Amino acid sequence: MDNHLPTLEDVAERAGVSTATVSRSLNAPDRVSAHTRDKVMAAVRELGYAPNFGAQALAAKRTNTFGAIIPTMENAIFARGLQAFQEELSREGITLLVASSSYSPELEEEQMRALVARGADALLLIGHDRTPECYAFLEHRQIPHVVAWTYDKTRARLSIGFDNRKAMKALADRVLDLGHRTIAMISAETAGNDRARERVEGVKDAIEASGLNPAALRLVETPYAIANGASAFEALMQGADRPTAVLCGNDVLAAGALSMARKLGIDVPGDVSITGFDDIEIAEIVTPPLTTVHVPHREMGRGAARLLVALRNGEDPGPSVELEARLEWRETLGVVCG
Amino acid sequence: MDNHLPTLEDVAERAGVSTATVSRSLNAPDRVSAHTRDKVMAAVRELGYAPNFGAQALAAKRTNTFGAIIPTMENAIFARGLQAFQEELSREGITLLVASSSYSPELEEEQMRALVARGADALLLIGHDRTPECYAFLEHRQIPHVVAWTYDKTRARLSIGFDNRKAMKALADRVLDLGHRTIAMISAETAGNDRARERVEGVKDAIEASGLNPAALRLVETPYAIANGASAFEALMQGADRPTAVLCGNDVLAAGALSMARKLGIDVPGDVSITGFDDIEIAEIVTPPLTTVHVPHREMGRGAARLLVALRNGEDPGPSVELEARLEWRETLGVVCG
DNA sequence: TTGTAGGCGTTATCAG
DNA sequence: CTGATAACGCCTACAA
Repeated sequence: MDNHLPTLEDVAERAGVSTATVSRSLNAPDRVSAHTRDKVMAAVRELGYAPNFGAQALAAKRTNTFGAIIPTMENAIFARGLQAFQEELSREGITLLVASSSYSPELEEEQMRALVARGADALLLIGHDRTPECYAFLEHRQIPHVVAWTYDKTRARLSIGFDNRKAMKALADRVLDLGHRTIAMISAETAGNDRARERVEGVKDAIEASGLNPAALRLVETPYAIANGASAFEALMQGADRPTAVLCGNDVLAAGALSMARKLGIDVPGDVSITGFDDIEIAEIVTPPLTTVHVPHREMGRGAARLLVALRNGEDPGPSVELEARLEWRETLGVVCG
Repeated sequence: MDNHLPTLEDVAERAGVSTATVSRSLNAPDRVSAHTRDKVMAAVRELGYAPNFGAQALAAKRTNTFGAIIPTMENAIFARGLQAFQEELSREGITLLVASSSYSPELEEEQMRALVARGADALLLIGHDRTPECYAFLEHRQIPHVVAWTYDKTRARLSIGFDNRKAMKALADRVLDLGHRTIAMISAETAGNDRARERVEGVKDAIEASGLNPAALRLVETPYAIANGASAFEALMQGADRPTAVLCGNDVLAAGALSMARKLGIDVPGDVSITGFDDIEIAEIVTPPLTTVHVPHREMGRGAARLLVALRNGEDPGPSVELEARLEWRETLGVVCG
């Protein structure tokens, strides 16, 4: 059996009109008389017609597909924001393609090319750090794009997010207020990750503002994983001069630290305070619930979608938008012990 | 500036050959002389040429793109499997498009159409339950597809996964062995979700096998979310005849139950045992660590990719494959109290 | 081994 | 409001 899928022409023939009219009925219904439109739609339904994407893309030079490149799909940091992004896009009839760069700059470029080759009209990017090649590619192909998960007024590129440094400083201020003086930080790797870097700077800002020496901050960098948070915490607790507070660059590392504390019989926040960042789901269900920085995931996703749609449509998206991240006070942060 | 992207023709001109030769150099290098190929490749590089996806798809009737429709991106159940799926595909030069149906049958059909319209050559589907329209569409368009996350020998459709019912029965057997007699279950909604349903049946199987009445199982169904697991657990603990064991259909619900137990001052597993299913990351970091069923996520993803590639290539993928899910013994399951 | 030319299914321009 | 018709960029017989 010759499985010939119905084409525009088949529909046109069946409806007794031209292919142009069918196309218009589908894409610009108001430019066609109601009567004709009904005839066409009926034919479409009877034939089970669906447009051929390749042909459509070829002719229209537009795919109605956006791409997003996120550092990882393996945990939930980007999930909620992405969900909101996608919901907003689907409202516009746009399909979302997602690719993961696994926190690798080289891979990011590759994924970028893949998405664009697949016809992505616009891209959602996470953070400002990426290779010059990536930016050159975006420039060269004139790909509309927006940077999310960070807001940095010093950068010209269109972005939507929050000020990671400021948010982390606010948290650290609070920690210092509580009397903590020996502070450690477990951060995601800062190379190629401006968000992680900004958070570290935020902690240093707070330390400095309180009159202490920021160089005294004990900092350990480790890749993004629960197990790594655990071993980093263990290492930190090894030394003689134990910190009374361990600030983590994100909730995943904090969850690892917390589980290690439990394993070591260290009471949180009795013996040591632990904080996270992001406020993803695990922050709530961990024991005790994690004090962290709440990030406006959904708002960010939705806003990014709107900016990108405007860009793609050649409209003025307006300036970058700064969202607020706020302290989510739960139970792992307490006054300094002893 | 007229941003004209280089086309095959531009490359051909530059290399001093025909477009056909350029195309061949790219897609079938061995059908071209080494000398010519080098010339062409040089031109490709100099011009920064990249094929136009739409045109390619239109002409070749193949996109080298597979699609996956998962019920949700909001939590990690499918993340690990999908990651493995995608890694295997990229080894074959295939790009993965992911769409989420939000556990809605209607949306699934829509996403299916979108992915196929976008040129997906083949689809990864989760579970057997879906509307007749979905299956009709797959049949009609002859879309290669494979069902994952479940194995059911009674179904003809190609699938890869584990026997949800058997796995859950094994867990429940263990619970009964431990002396539990008043058992409750918190399940994801079973309508349109064969995996959830099978898990419930598995528990009933075990109860029946132990000589008790499966109708006595106290069952509460609720959508997939931590908060729902918590409130379901609270409701269950309300009544007079408290269960001594609460089996949850997945780790997310179990995590919710666990956190509620803590809030209510109910000791786990001292007062009541709680179990999960899936063995996602949170199962390990929750307090106490969750006894659950370990699912072979990566193996499933990789296997699904291989089946699908074979199908798409017109090769014989062989029969459906059954993987093993095994009990992951941790701390939330104990002998019956009192 | 290489080139020629027709066709893939839509959109968009321009008359009517 | 509708209908021809020319792109769109690439692939692939078929011929040379």
